[in-house]
Amino acid sequence: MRPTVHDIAAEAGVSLATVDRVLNNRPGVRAVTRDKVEQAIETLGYVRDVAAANLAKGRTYPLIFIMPAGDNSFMRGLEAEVRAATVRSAAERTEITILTVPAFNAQALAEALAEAHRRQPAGVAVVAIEAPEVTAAVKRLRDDGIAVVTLVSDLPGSARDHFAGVDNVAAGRTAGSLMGRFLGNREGPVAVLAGSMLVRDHRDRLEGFQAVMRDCFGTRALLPVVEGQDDAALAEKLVAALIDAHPDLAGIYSIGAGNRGLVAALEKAGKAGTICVVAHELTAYSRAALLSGTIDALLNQDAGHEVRSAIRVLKAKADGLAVIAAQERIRIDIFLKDNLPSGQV
Amino acid sequence: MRPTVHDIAAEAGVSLATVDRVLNNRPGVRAVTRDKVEQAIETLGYVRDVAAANLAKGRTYPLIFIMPAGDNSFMRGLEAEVRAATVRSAAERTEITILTVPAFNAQALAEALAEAHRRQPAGVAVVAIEAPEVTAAVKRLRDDGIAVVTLVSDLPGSARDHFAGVDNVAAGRTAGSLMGRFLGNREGPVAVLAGSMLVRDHRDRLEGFQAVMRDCFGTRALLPVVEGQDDAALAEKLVAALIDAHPDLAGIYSIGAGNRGLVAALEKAGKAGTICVVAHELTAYSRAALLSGTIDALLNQDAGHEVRSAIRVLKAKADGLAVIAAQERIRIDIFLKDNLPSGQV
DNA sequence: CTGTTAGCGCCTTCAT
DNA sequence: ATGAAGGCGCTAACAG
Repeated sequence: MRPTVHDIAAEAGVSLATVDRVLNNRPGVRAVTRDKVEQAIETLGYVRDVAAANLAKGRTYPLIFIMPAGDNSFMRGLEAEVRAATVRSAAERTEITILTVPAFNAQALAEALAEAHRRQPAGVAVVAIEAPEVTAAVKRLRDDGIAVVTLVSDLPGSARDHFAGVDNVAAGRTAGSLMGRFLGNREGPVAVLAGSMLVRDHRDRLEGFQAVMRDCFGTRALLPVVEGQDDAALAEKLVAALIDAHPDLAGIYSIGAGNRGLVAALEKAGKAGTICVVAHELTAYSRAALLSGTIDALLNQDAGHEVRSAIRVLKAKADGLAVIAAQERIRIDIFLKDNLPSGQV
Repeated sequence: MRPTVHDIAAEAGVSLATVDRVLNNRPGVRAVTRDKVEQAIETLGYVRDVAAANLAKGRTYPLIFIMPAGDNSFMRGLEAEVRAATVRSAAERTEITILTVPAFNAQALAEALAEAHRRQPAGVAVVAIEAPEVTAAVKRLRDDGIAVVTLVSDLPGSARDHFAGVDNVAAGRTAGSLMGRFLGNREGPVAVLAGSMLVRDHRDRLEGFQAVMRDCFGTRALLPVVEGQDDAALAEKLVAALIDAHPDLAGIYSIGAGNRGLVAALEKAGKAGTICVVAHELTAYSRAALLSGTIDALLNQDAGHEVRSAIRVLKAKADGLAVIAAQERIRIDIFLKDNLPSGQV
């Protein structure tokens, strides 16, 4: 039988309350007494039963998730994962609220953060936009003791506690590697379609992609980046224009969302399967395009993992606990049509 | 505040004990009373607090893991993950024992399963070998109400409750896709180095690989499979012979372990970076080879995920609960040198 | 500074 | 067939 607080109390010759004070390093214990208790903990090899502790505490964690609105499939999937987490709220002692804001609008995001602040949650998860007013709003939350985690897109240099998302520079590098190797010695330039340079994840991916193309496939021409605002209609127009302007276009790297438009443009131009396409995020559309051969490779971040990690970290930070970084790392999944998980999505 | 057993008891006008009987559908409750309680559960929207239930029950789960001995890095990493899980035993109410058996030895494995049976655990996780005596031993465990999960390598057609591992046919297909595309129109045959055709995972990978090479890259010659018994020294000898016999060898697909030997042979022959290599499992050796360019792509199964999933499933099955298949799916990770997680391993 | 006492939500004898 | 009472391991008032 593993030792309990009672055993420690007996071993150390003190009361339960004192043991509890030491365990939760609360004040009001003489150093000598503390030592005795810690000694007992050590010799008995005590480890606290977290479930029992939570039961006794009855603590809950009000959490707020802020994410962009719009028809971006990835973001809607992310929201679905947050909703799935609210279902588990009972077991996890969380109370999750979702706030949606217009995409790529720093002002609106800052206001949502202020609104979240008013509600006094234990923590806030936010899909960030890099802008001074957002950074400032995050700082105010942290100054008030509210934990903040950035989700999917980071806000480096801010006061946020943690970033729950992938290494987007590595993602861009991987995209570059696949593009370069898949193209081999085939002729023609490569285009890049991003969502917006306002968000850090897109900027990071671009940086990684350009670095690999430059360092490893230096002879390949890279066209200037075009920004589709993660909007399918705009993306379609832009890609159609690219195909038109560059009949020998060999590849397209799609950094953000709007893959529906990208695919439509390729198909209408009769270039599906001819131009090598590397894109991001597994959605119903991108899955179909991968299977049909219009998209050659898909880099994905698992929204479910990100949401669950964000919740774990927010709870830990709210309790002032450290997190094990390695355990919270989100991986970049690479999907070819051959290793696509059969599941839904 | 969510409702508790007390609320149900009050609402139904019965005692706590009766509510408990209904909740755990134990006998000794009149149908009318049962109905009243179920009605109350329904109207109050009660969901039981599993943590509290476990605390009260004090139930633990004795589990046995059976895995191959030897210097196979992947298997040692797997064992390390099991050991890591034993550390979490306290919180998870598990008591894990590890049994190691000689690799690729069906007789020894069957005996280990019998030994596990004698110890009467709640569940057994086993890295399987496909053989009648193993299938029979698994059946005896199941017939005795002990949950069985195959780990890494499956035993299809047996009575096992679940397989905690990747879709190895898909893994083989992915390897084929990458090999074919990376080689492009470069000349030369492709060799396959397996561990043993006795284990299902190797057979499945081979099947997937051959299918894609045949269907999508039909002009590429495939050499007959050689078996290295997951042994580095033997693998080195075999690969050296292959290189010798086929000066124009374009690619090698390494299905199993022994990558150390593979890499050594390539380096000694001065073929490192020239022959396209796709291999499995991220270990200290394969990581180094990927970074140096000797290995071009690495398919990986996350041993930690597999072990944790196996434990979750064993506990659930031991309690007679269903598992959510989608949640327990283990993914195939693809690593290029650009998306290698920076961590240890 | 330290100890006593009463729960958290659930399960389990033991009576009735 | 049903109920009362005590306890799982921990925390949180409230006393002293």
